[in-house]
Amino acid sequence: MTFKDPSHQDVMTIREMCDAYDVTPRTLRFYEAKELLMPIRQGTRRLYTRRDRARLALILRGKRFGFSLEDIRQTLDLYDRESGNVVQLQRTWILAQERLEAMRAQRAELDIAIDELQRELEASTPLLAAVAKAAE
Amino acid sequence: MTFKDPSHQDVMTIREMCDAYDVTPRTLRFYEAKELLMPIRQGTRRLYTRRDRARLALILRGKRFGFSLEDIRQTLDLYDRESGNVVQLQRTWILAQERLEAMRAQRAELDIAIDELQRELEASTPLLAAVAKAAE
DNA sequence: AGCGTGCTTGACGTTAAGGTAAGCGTAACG
DNA sequence: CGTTACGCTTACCTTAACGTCAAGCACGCT
Repeated sequence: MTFKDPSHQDVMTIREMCDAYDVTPRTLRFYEAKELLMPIRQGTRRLYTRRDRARLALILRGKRFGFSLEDIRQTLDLYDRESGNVVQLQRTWILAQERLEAMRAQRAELDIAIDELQRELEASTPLLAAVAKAAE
Repeated sequence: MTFKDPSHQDVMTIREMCDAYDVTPRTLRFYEAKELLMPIRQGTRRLYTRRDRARLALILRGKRFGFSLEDIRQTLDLYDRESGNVVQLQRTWILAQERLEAMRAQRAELDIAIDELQRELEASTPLLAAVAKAAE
């Protein structure tokens, strides 16, 4: 029968992860040291599960928005169920709430900046064209 | 006559700048070293003009979006007229164009992330409430 | 003349997020 | 059985963006 190779049951090696997410091994080990990922070990080797992959995706996205790894680590737990005690869970919830607000604010400001830069570009386009023609 | 004090003609000291924009002197000097600002000198002291203030505002906003100072420096010139030769101007224009694209992409992703986090928060709210009640 | 206050330069420290290199283990390949 | 490939750890290096601290001008006041 050609079922899934059971030795490969839904986990990935570090190389596969790197190729899939375009990061280096160093980065994955670093995230692990910072307790953002906790791959299982088979002997000494790391094996990344579905959960690790989900977390990595969230981490990378968080980074793209300029959040620090520490910031990210603290919100990450919200995406896992059953994490810790009630107080900790509430704290996480509040943090996430704040993060959401921050993102909304960022989005608003981004809108303005986009608008402004666009106007600036449009305004300078004819000038640029004129100068380019004059230089010919 | 109580016109504007001519000795203060629209320029600010470093302290005033710091208070107005909530940055440290070190930061302003650092930006100057990196050629993002060029305040005029009155003896050894720095005096910041209208133009410097406009640039600083742009710098700070750029930073909030996660752009590096070097990135920012390169686009900044677009907001000034009469900057350099044609080739340089074209290069700046292209850079700005790319930056605009980057910002649009960032906004799109940000929208998704906001949505996702919001859903996650909404989904976990009842759970949190239940747990909190059970712990009482 | 002395003093305090603000500003200056310069040098060194710090933090985040990795890069890079050295040395070892092991597993598969030919 | 040697070597090639991949993985592991440890340790040091790097860059950006400032912080911090020292030492020295330049005033305005008394």
